[in-house]
Amino acid sequence: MKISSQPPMIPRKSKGRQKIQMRRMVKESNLLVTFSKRRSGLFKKASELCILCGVEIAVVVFSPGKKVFSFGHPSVEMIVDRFLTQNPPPNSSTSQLMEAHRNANIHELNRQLTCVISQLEVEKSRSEELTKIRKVGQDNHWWEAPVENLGLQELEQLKAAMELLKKNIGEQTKRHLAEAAKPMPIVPISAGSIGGSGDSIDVMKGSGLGLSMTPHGFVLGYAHFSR
Amino acid sequence: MKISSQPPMIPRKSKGRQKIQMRRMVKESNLLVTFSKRRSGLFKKASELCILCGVEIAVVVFSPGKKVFSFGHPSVEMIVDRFLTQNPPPNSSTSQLMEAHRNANIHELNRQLTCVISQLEVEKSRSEELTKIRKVGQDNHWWEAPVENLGLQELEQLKAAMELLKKNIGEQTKRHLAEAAKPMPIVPISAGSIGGSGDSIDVMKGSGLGLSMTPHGFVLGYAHFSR
DNA sequence: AACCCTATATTTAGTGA
DNA sequence: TTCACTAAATATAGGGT
Repeated sequence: MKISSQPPMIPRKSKGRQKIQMRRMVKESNLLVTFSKRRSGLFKKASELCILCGVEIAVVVFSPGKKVFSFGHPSVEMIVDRFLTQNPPPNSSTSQLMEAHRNANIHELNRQLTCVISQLEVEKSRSEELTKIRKVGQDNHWWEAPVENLGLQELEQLKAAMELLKKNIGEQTKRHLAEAAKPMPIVPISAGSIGGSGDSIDVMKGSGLGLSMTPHGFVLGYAHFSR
Repeated sequence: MKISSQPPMIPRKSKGRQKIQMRRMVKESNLLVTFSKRRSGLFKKASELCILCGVEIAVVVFSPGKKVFSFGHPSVEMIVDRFLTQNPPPNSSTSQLMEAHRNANIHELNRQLTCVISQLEVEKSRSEELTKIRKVGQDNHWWEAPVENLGLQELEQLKAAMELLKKNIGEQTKRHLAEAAKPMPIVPISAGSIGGSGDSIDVMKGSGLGLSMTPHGFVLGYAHFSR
């Protein structure tokens, strides 16, 4: 009867939820599992927001395997249609050139912002390491991290720079307004309204709110999927 | 981490988070606040899913006030395009627009994405360059030059975003001042959406991935993925 | 992959400023 | 409408099945 040296087979409970770095997961197997779990969680959150606040939401996710998963109330198509209607889809025979130009600008802006955020993201990583070493704060926001590392003086400088930039942009804006006053045709595209699509599956949840899921056999029950 | 030097004798007791029925909230004030919080939470979850699993996601939400809020990586339009493409296109007029839109944009977006990814790589391997970004007052500003190329709408959005950032930095500065005498300056602040007249910009907190704004759905995706 | 389990990590309802 | 705080409610990482 050995009772002493054998670790009881059950005392080793799980370590519970572990904190993870906010970067792309390395282990593919973990990634897949996490994707599944979090996708479910995301959809659940979306549906709760729908129900609690009576608003309309669409979520579209492409899995690592390139499959689409979507959630939409009343339907993804409907939300998307409305979204596109409100944001003039950049296509019109009349304003194609203008739109192209605008697109280029948008992309340029997007590129810049993305660039900056990437930089800040890196900053955050570095900050995290320092932070870890010094056993201080956690829970930084991307822009907060670097700011935390700035000295007071630098902060003042940055702030001043921001004001200058703001002013510059304000002037630019006026200039653009002046130009726009000229023959700049902004053509709002009105997309024909799409009726509901016929191939979504409607799942009724307790409250009677219809949650429609897209093809591919994914069904949202309040937290349950089946294929 | 607590920084306030509040005397420990405050009897304040919050009942903490209460369980709520999963049905439309009755009190309009609560509903609004909950909508804000949960929308942020939803976007954050979406961005985390993006980062952790390197997948593409689009979320579109219509607020109780019918305003649109969106999150997308690489962009809502892109995801939506793809979604509509591989799903039974319900309406031809819309899909025509979509296709034209796609053709016009994919190339650009692709270029943008590639650019962003390579820049990210550069940033990663040359973190010392980040120092330059900090010393805003010294070098040329990355933003000044390209501002000339921005369109009106983009300028206004950028301006709004900058103002928000400026405000946040201003607060940080104040806090630094206030905390100057204290040992630990970790202050979790959050960027909220500036609502009010017409526009709202929502800088995601936490993971720092998505930038989403209304009403024209300008979306900033984060470029960190490989497959 | 989908569940079960457990111990944590996060989120958020309610409240007051 | 935003901000901070607290405590309870949830979501989930990691490990099994």
